[in-house]
Amino acid sequence: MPAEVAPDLEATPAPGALVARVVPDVTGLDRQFDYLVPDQLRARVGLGALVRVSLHGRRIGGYVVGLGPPDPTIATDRLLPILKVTGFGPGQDIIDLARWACVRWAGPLRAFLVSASPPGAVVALPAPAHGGPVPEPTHAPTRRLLEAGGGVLRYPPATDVLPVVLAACTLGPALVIVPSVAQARLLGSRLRRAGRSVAVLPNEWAAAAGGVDVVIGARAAAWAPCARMASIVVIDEHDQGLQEQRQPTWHARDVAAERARRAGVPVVLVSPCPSATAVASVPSERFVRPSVADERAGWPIVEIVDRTRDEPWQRSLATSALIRQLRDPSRRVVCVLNTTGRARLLACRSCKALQRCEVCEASVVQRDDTQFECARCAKVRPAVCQACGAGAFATLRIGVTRLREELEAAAGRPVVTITGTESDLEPVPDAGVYVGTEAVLHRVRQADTVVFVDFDTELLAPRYRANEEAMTLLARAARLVGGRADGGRVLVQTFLPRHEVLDAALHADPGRLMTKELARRQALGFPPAAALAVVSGAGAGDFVGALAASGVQSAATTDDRFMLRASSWDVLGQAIAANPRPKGSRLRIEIDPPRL
DNA sequence: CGGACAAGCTGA
DNA sequence: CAGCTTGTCCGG
Repeated sequence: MPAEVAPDLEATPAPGALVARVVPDVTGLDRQFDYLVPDQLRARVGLGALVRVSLHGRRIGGYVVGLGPPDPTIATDRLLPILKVTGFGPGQDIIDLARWACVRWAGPLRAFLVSASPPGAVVALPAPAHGGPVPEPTHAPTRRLLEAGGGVLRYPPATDVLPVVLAACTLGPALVIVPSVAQARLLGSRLRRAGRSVAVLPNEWAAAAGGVDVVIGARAAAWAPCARMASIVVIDEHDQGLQEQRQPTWHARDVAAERARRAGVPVVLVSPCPSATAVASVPSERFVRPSVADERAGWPIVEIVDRTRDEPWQRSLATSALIRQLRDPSRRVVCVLNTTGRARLLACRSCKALQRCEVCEASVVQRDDTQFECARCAKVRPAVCQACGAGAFATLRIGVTRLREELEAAAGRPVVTITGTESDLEPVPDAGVYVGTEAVLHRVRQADTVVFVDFDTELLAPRYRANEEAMTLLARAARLVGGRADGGRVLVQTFLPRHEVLDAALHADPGRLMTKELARRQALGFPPAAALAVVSGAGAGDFVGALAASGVQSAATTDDRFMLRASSWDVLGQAIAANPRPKGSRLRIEIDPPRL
């Protein structure tokens, strides 16, 4: 090319050219690429802008995570221009938080940026909108925690959390995280009625970035913009809905805590039964619990049905205590039967094929995670769909169906089945008695009695968090039936009547469980006393072997999975991030997997 | 991820 | 050797 030819402005950057580092919005491509910022787009390409670029010949979306002069190691004539600015995206603070989360949960940056982005293009931010001053007096325990720099607030299940959020509002804009979008909408509209300006995530991302009194949403709200954020409140901190179940398995509580620390604002974790993680994260003076009287009033009466002695016919799930509740027509009764672990009838999640025995065609029973067993002829086969080869199955609740018939006969009134298979949007039919899996506790709004038909599947679940999760179920039931003043009653049928979870619920004091639980976690090396991860997939063995040098213990489990244990999440995350992945490996790394 | 391209297999 | 599958590499 003759030197006299005028350089192509896009291909040969002038001195002072601006280059954007872009994370492509493409799954499975955990890399960043540099692009030229054309002069006419300079004003609109800020950190966090969502842009369109050309990569490998195709037009893709991307996140601007860095801006600066050209990188001298990359030939400038290779740089392509940013093609278009789509709109606003996560700001500098959130990008930095996402970089931290990449190490903490061993995930690609893109996964976190997606959670932090608006659902549609945001081309302009609205002006800040604020309500009038918060009327005093506000919730004293919350104020005390906020002034102490944040902490854990134990709050009885049948108690309204609105005063907690309003108290946080007195400091300035509050970011509020709840376990579900439905709860966010509900609490959001109540806050509006209380005179606060509110942005409910994910839809009102732009308003949140513009500035409101309260930004509220489900777990992804941990990544939401919140202009001039003055505090973070996590409601029902114990709820499993706050952890992402796909990888990376980040937890909104932990993201919120780190975000608050970086922003220098207090975070308040609110729960009727705070998790071991929450309790261990604060010194005792920043753990606030209600008075014994208030806490007792906020829990319903818990009645233990001791199946080892109360019934001569111990096999039946319909105990006389349960039948008494069913036969009282003034009471709305919700019966919970969790069949997790031993499903009676299974269908493939991908192709919906019912899983049958290859020999006699009877339905198969799930024996464990890897094997099916024929209910008729006991023939065993791997837990793989015989129609399409997939390995994930939906449990069709024949157990619940049969229980429904049994209870209906005993109750003398209609009994409605609720399981997790229906859509959440479908209205729940009005009935006096419901029976279902755990989903019934989420779908029925109010009840007089909740019966855990067989609570031992929860108490004996082979997961290190089983106790915590069992307590969570009791708290949810308590919310359904209200406090003891409202006549709320929770019936628990069990062969373990002295179990410490039941003891804590009986005394309306979750602390009785947590003291023992923390000691046990310490002794056994489970979180929060240690950090755990599970690594699987091709190359997992090689990868795990190289980690031993950086203070991470590993142990092979069944199949090709490995369990990692380190002294802290930091040590674990740093070691995984620093350890090169064997080439050709397809690792699946789950940090503190929800079901371990 | 998804396309480009190379190496490997098959059939006439 | 065309036509197809399978695997590996790479993107600014």
